[in-house]
Amino acid sequence: MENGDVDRTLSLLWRRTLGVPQGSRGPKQRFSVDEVIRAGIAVADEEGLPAFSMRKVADRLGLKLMSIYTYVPSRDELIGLMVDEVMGDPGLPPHEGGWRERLTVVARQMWDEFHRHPWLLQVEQARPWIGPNGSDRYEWQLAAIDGAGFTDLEMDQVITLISDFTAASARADVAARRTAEQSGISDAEWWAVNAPVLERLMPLDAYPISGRVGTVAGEEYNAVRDSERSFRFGLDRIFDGLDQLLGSRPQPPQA
Amino acid sequence: MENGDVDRTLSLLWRRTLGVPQGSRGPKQRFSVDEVIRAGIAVADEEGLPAFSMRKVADRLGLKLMSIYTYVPSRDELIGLMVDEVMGDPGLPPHEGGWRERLTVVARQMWDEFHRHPWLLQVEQARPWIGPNGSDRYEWQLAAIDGAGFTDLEMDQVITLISDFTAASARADVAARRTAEQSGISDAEWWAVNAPVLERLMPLDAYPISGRVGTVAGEEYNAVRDSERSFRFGLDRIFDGLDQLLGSRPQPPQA
DNA sequence: ACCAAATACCGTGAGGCATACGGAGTTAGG
DNA sequence: CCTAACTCCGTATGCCTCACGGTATTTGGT
Repeated sequence: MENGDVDRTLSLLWRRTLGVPQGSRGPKQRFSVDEVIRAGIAVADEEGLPAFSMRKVADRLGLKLMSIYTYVPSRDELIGLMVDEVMGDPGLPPHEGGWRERLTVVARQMWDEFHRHPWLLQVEQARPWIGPNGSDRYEWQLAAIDGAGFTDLEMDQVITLISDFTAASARADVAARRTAEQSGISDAEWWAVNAPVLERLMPLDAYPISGRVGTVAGEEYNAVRDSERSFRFGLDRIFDGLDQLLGSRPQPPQA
Repeated sequence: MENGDVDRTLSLLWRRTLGVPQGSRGPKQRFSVDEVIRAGIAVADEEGLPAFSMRKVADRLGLKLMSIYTYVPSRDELIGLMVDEVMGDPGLPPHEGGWRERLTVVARQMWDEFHRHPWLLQVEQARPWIGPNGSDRYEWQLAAIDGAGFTDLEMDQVITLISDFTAASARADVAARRTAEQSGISDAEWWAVNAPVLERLMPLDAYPISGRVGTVAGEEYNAVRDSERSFRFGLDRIFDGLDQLLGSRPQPPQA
């Protein structure tokens, strides 16, 4: 990663505050970087990241493959730009209520976003690019718990905790949905095919607890797993834990 | 996914209890499925999942590309087999102490495993294959909190919570390490290159909290982020939350 | 008014990937 | 001892990213 590359990428990310550095000579570009990014998002939304290709982005715009590279230096950069772009979509509503309510909003925003753009979960960021929308959001997330009584260090850790857990839950949920949809096989049908084979394979007495828990969970969920419910369960536990942490120290002036 | 495929894959996963169904005619295979799986794990350990290819597995064994397909039906199946294989490595030590200690061991085992085999985090399971080692581990994980006072439903949710959070934390940590190593650029150097550009781009007063928190975190961590520490912080909060849940109900006979 | 520099767009090709298919050689059951 | 069944592999198809160089277009400078 060269210094110039850093400049190039950051310039693209912050293009709105920086302006697009159009040279004046030569033909104008038929599209804008934003249109390329939006086309990329559309492709990724529809087909997922593994099937996301530069050719499809080009096709969608009516360009030929290699022209995309005049807008964006590489596939990875384009994906980085797409990530920051979608982070700007939902807006950052003003915080209301106590930190518990606020953190719920923070988590729910991420959860929804992962469901709107499941490919976000498949992005492997080499080094996280610091873009305007990501920065704004981080500031907004921190603001949700500012003054609640956490130390500065803890504030970062709390946001990390919520983000990490939400991402992992969403990952499980999205994976389950995608599989059900694209394979055309529901959980129930999948079990119908697998269960008899597994019953033959798995020594019955080797899994007493899994058997008990799995049966109860299956009946309760009407599915192998209810990710939404697990998400809420986890979030509630985490909030209780944070409560405990705050309760163990002198209260801040105003909650 | 046809019925026969299910059989084929499950047969491979449970090959130890089932025996490898060798037809008797024709030349014997030069290797075993296990050797292919181990070769695959070696490749993935060294190069990561994106660079993992059937050709490299073949090369490592001294076979030609297409011969691999006589052992294993496809790349995805091979990866599934690799996943269950590594889950058998660390063994399942007998549980000791209270549920807090036990869950710490459960989480730590996963954390370590994700660091030993970072490609586990990149695996996109379509439908999770139920293999022997995965099943054993799930049973062992449930056993860690059996009798602690959780309902059966909660037991599943607790293990999901710990697993999800651990995976997400490990993902962040592994990503940070990988980037630092393979780009040859340390966090400090990365900041040295990016900071001046960002200072020019980011309106200073737009990020008051991020600025304050980021500075404190940076000094405390000696890095942009200390994933290990965030992991422990999150785990402690989660345990406190679970404690709260258990405290709010009649105690079980024996803790 | 005209030329040359700068730029967008695109054709081609190199090198990578998974995997379908069919052929050649090998082994053992009948 | 023949032939079915099996392993191994060469080849081909159809994807992918991206480097490179060619051509057409636009405009600043003269």
